[in-house]
Amino acid sequence: MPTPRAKKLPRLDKRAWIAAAFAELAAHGWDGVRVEPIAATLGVTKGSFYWHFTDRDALVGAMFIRWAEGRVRAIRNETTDDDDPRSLLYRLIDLYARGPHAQGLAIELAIRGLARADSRAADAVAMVDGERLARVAALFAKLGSKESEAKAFLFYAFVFGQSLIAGRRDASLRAAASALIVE
Amino acid sequence: MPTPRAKKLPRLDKRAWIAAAFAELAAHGWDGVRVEPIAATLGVTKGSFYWHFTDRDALVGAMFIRWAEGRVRAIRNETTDDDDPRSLLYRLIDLYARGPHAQGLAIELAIRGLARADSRAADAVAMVDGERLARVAALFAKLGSKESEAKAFLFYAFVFGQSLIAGRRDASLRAAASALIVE
DNA sequence: AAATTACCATACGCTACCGTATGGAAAATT
DNA sequence: AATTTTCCATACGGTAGCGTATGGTAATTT
Repeated sequence: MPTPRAKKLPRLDKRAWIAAAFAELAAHGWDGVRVEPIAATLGVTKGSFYWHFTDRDALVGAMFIRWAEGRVRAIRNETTDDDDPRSLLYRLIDLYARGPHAQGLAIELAIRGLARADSRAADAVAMVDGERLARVAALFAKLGSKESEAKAFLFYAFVFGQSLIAGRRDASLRAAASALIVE
Repeated sequence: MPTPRAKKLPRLDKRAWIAAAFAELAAHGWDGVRVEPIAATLGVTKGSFYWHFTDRDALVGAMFIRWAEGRVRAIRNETTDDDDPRSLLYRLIDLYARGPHAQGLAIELAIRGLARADSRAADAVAMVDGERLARVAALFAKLGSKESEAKAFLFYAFVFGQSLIAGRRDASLRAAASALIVE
């Protein structure tokens, strides 16, 4: 029996491991991010993991860093197009309310759930929150809003809170509430 | 060696187990709610647990039910005093932003984190959300607000979203954002 | 007081996962 | 081509927690 793996033996790197870990995190929470099961889905064994990482905790720490970097980058991309600020705000709300982002939202909530206990997670969310609040505040300021920072805080808190409650079937409620913020 | 336990041997019931499980849930998330460690903190062994519950999953299910009941009861208590609706709304915001409720909030977020995967958790949060939205909407209606339901949705989403972001040091931001909702 | 019942300790087997140790194949380097 | 480096398989020991089985003691009932 020569190769027990798939024929193309992929030769993984840290990125692949982190990506697979995020998929498990989104699907089953932190309980799901275990090295041996992830190795199985990647078609390798733990031998691979412990070459790229010192231990499981190192993987978790790398996930925090990668998540923060990716989020900051995404926010900058989503807010740099010089569109109408108002429509951009509505678009941002829709972005986090819709289905496609469900996986990213689960990851976000999972990381924030650890922020109390893990200082590395707390640092990551602080970095992301700072960037998001600054960007959204700038949008409100461009709209001529006087209390742009408070509005950004309200906007941002609503976006995440809305994702927690109800079964995303309340599209009309969400739309009405959004208008209360933006207008 | 006669009694390996504390001298008063408490004779537990399901309630005690569920309470201890909630304490662990608040402190270490679902990873913390394990039967053997909880038994240790209660000063008993697993033998006690498997007499009161069939298995670990039964404990989790009981936690969902107890949480939903307790939350609905609390909401009714917090909204039945016929005070000024406006000050009551502010008080509700403060209630969930302050330190004392930090433990309850961790529990709330942990349960909502499972709502996607576990239908029992989903039922529990649906029940709580329904009660909360109805009560808060009634308050806004009493204030003469036209879109009381949308305002309740906004209010409720903000309360939870605000607990997720930032390090609760932004009291002024929170106050300003609250005024944007209530006024 | 005797007999039930309620509650728990102890001991056990089992599984899942962690981390290590070592050797070997594939890639890259020289 | 030979060597070094990179990456992974295999095999192992160890721990934590689940669930069961069984017996024992306190509490309750009769």
